[in-house]
Amino acid sequence: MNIGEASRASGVSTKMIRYYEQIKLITPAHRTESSYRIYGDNDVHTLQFIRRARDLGFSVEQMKTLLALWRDRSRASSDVKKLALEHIAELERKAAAIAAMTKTLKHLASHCHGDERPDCPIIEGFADTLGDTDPGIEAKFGLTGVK
Amino acid sequence: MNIGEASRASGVSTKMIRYYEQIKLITPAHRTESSYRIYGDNDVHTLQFIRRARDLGFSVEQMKTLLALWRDRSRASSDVKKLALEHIAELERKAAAIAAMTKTLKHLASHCHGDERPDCPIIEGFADTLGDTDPGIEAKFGLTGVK
DNA sequence: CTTGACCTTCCCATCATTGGAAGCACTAAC
DNA sequence: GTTAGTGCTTCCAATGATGGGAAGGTCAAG
Repeated sequence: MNIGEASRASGVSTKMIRYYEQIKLITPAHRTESSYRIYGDNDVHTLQFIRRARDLGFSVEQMKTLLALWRDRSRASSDVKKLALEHIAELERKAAAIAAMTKTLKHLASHCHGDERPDCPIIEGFADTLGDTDPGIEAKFGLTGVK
Repeated sequence: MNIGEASRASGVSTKMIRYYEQIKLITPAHRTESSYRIYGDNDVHTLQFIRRARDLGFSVEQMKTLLALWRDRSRASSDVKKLALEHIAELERKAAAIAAMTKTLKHLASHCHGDERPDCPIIEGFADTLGDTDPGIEAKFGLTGVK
């Protein structure tokens, strides 16, 4: 199976498969004589594992750990659970940051007529002290962009 | 006021102030004879505006629009509200994606003993079909990393 | 033997932000 | 007046995960 087929089978783009190989998340694929990467069912299985972990928001670093735990048949389930719980906590932290932003914005928006008149509490809220020059939401949550 | 003071007064790092100038989010600061940037109260006010918008998760592009709207005294409040509501929708989309991840992970974690034994439903959930090879959470929500 | 789809590597862009290096400017103390 | 320390300048690079694209080699079908 070449990289395109492996991509389709796993749901990981060819770009990312090569990238994951480069950063050593996965072992270098075997090659044909003409340097084409070849993948077997095991490789696809690993890629699927990666895709699922990625879809759950794990970082590449975390995925490295997860893959190691996956392959280590003698690992303690508590090791995996610990990582998962930490990640859940991280996700909840982000959710709280987003909720705080949403709440503030909704509050501002609810006071805005939204008509042709120029006065707008939203933009005034940005311009005037909206909580003063305190650490700010992003500092409280360690987030700034929450992409 | 030099850039360091403006930074302290606004809560925007000096690095970012220079960056915002470079990408034309703000107008180039006046300079002293020795090329030091000088800022006045108006500039600090603008920087505070930027910081608040940023803390609410607006992108630089959106902030450009917001700043233009802020300065345009004849804008319609509906223009501002529209932008705010779009951003709220975006935030809620991200929140939903995070909630979906959290839910799945919590479900998996709840079935994991978390002891010294190796069997772990979490990692098995990653390895085995956890919803099959469908578009996946990130595709459903247009997210992959949700930083 | 050509065509088109695929593969290879390499470099660049994204977004917002931080870090650092090299060099110049200012301030305070001696 | 020199020196130490801090702060400013510009420039370049890295982050993390991903996509885009160019230039060139390979493969299968017609």
